[in-house]
Amino acid sequence: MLSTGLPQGAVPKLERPGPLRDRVYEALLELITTRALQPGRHLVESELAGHLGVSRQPVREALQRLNTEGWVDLRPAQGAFVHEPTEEEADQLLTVRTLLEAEAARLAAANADSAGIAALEALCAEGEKAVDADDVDGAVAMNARFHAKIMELAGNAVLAELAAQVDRRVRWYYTPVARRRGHQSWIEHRELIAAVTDRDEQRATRLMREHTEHTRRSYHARSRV
Amino acid sequence: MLSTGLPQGAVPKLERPGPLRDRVYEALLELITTRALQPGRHLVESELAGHLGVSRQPVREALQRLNTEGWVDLRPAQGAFVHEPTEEEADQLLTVRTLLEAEAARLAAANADSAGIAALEALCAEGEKAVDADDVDGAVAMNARFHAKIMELAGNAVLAELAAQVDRRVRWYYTPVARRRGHQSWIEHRELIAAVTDRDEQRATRLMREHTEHTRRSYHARSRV
DNA sequence: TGATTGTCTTTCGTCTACAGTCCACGGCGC
DNA sequence: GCGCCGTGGACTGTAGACGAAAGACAATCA
Repeated sequence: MLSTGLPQGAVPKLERPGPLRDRVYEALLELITTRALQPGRHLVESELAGHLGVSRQPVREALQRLNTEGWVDLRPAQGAFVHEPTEEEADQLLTVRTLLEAEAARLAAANADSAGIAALEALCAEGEKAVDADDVDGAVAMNARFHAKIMELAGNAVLAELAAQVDRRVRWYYTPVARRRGHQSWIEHRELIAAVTDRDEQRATRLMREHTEHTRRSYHARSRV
Repeated sequence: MLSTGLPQGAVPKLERPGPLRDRVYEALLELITTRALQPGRHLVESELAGHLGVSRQPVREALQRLNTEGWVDLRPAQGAFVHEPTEEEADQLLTVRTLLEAEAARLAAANADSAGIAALEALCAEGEKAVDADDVDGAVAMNARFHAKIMELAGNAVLAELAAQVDRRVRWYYTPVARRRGHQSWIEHRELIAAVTDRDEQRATRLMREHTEHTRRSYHARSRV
């Protein structure tokens, strides 16, 4: 038997770095979302390739994916430019985000089981703890995980994928403005959990819609300095 | 002078076909949506390249774009396979489609001007004419243009882009089943136009939701043979 | 006879090279 | 001084080539 001669649990599994293009994609997305690459900047393939230690080809493929997802604009025969967000576009993204999140809340209310609800409450508790500790980064992270969990409970993969993309871009647009709604946001999360527990689809939809609209208003209030 | 040696009117060279990858993308998408390439089929890069008369590179880029949009599955170190739709996924797509279309109807009701409404009525008239003439292809085309016009009147580019992708895939999933709801569909369109004219957002939302739900049911009824 | 292993083919992933295109800069004429 | 044209450089678009991983098949050994 083979298993006798092998250390059973500790097979290190041969970490495969995966396709280069994916790593380049994530690296570039990280650079864009962190504003290391500013909007409007010209991205030169050979430059990025040299900087990342790879050839131009994976860089090209990553850029094209970023293009289809709206992170960069690919002007023909000229190259890639980091997308420049406009007020109008940001507003449209927020509209769509509200829509998708509200539907997710409705589906979550329809489908969630007790385990899922328990998970939501656990995330909520952690989020409140982070807020109490003035851990802004932690609170933001828990907020994202909370919404992701709602999405997961909704059980609609298509919806989840669209929402993930929209969410990421919304966050990018509004990261320059500091955001911390603190306690109020988590109070609304608690109310949402209650609605989900009661399987009240309409109330869950309404609460999530109001919740994201609150966030939208607070974003707008801060972005118009 | 150079011009004397040239055939004066026949300089065909001005038409720029645009990047090759885009043409390959559209060609492949056409082949997939028309079922010339069946779901599950293994797409070999060099084969496609040879068939289309280009190099592998544009084919690769087109395949990756098709991958991010959900038309093909790209298995690492193995290649591209035409995505195989499942019942569950189709249902999720229909849910999202209903959501996006209903929101578009709401926004159209809020924003549409008289010119837009006139355009809708014109499209509706043409659609009814096609139905009366038993022109199924024409009716389907007019239906698509009607919904696209609603989307345009909504004035939300982000929403429109998402809806376009979802719509295309929904149509792909359900093209094997013959679809013709005929007159009833256009009656509902008329009702929707009335709601938009009255600027009644709630009624427009409800009508569009019911409309796409009807379509969904008729799809389901036919697909479960 | 069955499983295992070695090899072999196919295909992808990546790199390098070349041609085409666009932009900027400088010279020239007006 | 101002505008237009030609030229140079830089970058992208495309093609072709090489190395590597995965699957298939046959030969070998228990």
